Amino acid sequence: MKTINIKLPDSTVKEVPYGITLYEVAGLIGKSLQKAAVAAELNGNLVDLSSVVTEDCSLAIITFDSEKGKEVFWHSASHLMAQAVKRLFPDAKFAIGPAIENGFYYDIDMSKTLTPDDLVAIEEEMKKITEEKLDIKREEMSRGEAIDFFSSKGEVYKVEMLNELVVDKVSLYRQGEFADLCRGPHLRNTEQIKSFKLLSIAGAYWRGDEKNKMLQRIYGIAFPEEKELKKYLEFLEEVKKRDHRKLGKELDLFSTHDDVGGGLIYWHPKGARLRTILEEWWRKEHFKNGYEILYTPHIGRSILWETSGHLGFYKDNMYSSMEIDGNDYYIKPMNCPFHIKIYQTSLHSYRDLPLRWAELGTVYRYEKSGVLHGMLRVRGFTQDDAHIFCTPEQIEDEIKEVLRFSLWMWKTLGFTDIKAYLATKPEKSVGEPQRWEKAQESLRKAIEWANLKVEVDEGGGAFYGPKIDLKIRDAIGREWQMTTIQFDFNLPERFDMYYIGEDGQRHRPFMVHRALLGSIERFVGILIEHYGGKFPLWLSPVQAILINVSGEQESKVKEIYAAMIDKGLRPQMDLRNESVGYKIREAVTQKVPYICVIGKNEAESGTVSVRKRGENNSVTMAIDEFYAMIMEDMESKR
RNA sequence: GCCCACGUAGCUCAGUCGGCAGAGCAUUUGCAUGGUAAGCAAAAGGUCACCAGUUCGAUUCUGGUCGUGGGCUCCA
Repeated sequence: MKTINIKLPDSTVKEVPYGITLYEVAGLIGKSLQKAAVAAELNGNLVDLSSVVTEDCSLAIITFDSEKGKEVFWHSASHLMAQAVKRLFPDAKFAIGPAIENGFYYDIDMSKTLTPDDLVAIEEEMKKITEEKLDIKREEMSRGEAIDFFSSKGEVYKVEMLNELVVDKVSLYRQGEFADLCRGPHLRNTEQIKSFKLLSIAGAYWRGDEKNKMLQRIYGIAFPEEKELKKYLEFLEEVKKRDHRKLGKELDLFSTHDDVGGGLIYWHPKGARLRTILEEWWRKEHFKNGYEILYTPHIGRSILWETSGHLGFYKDNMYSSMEIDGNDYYIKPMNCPFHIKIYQTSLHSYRDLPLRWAELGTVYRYEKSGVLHGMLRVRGFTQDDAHIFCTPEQIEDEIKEVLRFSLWMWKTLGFTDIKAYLATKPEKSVGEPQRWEKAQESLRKAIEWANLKVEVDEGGGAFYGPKIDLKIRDAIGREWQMTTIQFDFNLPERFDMYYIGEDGQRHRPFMVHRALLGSIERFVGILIEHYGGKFPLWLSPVQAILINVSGEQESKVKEIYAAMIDKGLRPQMDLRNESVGYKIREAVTQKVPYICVIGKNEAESGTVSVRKRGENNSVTMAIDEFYAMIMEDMESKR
């Protein structure tokens, strides 16, 4: 019998009979692997397990545990959902149904508008289909045949996609009575999808274009095992619990007032305290790291925005003008033109550079009402902006320095999992190619130097310059784009900026925009979710609540309070005529780091009974010992 | 802006298949002076988002407006 050799990922070679399926090969490697297999990578190509091997090859069995495995699994789950929808609503027409980062969706065009109850019915039908154990089979046909096939079924979206494909041959996957156009690969059988849940219904435009028809999108999630689904649903609960809008209200940090304008943040005393702590720290560190700090106006005349080009390419995001003495003024969507005006108040020598000018600049940008979201998506926000003006010789060090500063800042704030995204020159761009080259080189080198994980988006930069974005991962694994370091070849040209070089000639400076936290509003929103409202002591608006047991200790509590204020700490007293239990409970729900109870015993012995956040017991210690402990937490930024 | 859902006391939410509007917490007052997650009681608190329409009667049904939430697009 003819045999062939298969090379496995661990470099071992397996000899197998000619023409067996990859599913059978998986079985030869191990029974549990066979069971967990969702697809295979054959000579580097992702294929179905039903594929047969007819020549020597390298092979990796893909399971749900890998990114690729999840994609295949969720994609098959979306087909499963589509089949169930088609059974329940025969007039449903399908658009696209891909796997996404967390699960899958399918965009569907149908006469009935779906309700949450329908999702339950669809889930039940999906369950039935998995119990029917339908084989999922790949079929190939010519593009013309496929067009005829889907036309006959009234699948207009599939036909539209087929008409745009440039290939001759397409594949389609069939399970029972259902067939869908798909590149694949897919699971072998519907029974492999053991547990799933349909999560939400949303509107989505066909091809994401608001000129097109709005389709109904169903989002779902699926797993090979029930317990994984349970874990995921618990994760969603955790996300809900940490929602900064919910915590913002519970901890009395901020509010928004749609009656007087959505997307605008009102900082309550505790939120404002947190913001003040952050900003004071931010300023101190900027001075320490070679920056100067600027303040610039909130509005500027139209001529400024014409020169900067914002009235050309950014007008849609700017609010309409206001007339002052017959001139049009615009509220600023960015700080950069103002910083440039300051640059131009004097002639700069190469000896003056680099200039690092930072500003906590509040800007206003128009955002469509539907996208506003708590503090994360607003219409008025404060950028922790800075502009660096430097010579070509300096940019490499400058970029490294910005990156180092940023990474240090994230670490201090409690974020350590960081990834870089480099976006390079797009086809349409301004600025000389050599300058782009030099800028991109400096960005690449800085990333390499910082030893960061990086993803490169070739051609993904803005027309005016390349950039690095940093994405940070929060405590529950979500990624947020925060720091951005962006070159600008446009504004120095438009404003005709220059410095005098060593040669006595005029030279164009390099200009870099950078925001480390992004915006204060958005960052605080993320900080709330990252810590779930349990801020480390140095950021906590209230660090300790002082509780008296009875009226007799009132003066003692006031004395401790005054001493802590004097040390620059942030205590709060609770002298209300309530039970100790009651006051403790409230302090716990407020997530205050330390709860101090002062009763008769403590008052007499000069101690406090300290209960640390997250602990159910309390420790009695000398007052000075407590001060020392809290000062140390403050110092070490824990 | 568009699709779907939602909008009831300061907060969290019941409820009314069309007939005087409900709870818990918070607030105020009284009693209780209390030792580590809610002491007892009373009072007060609402044009049921807004504007029309249908109806003897609308918080409830219909239409519209505004807002919120989940998405689509864009981004800090």
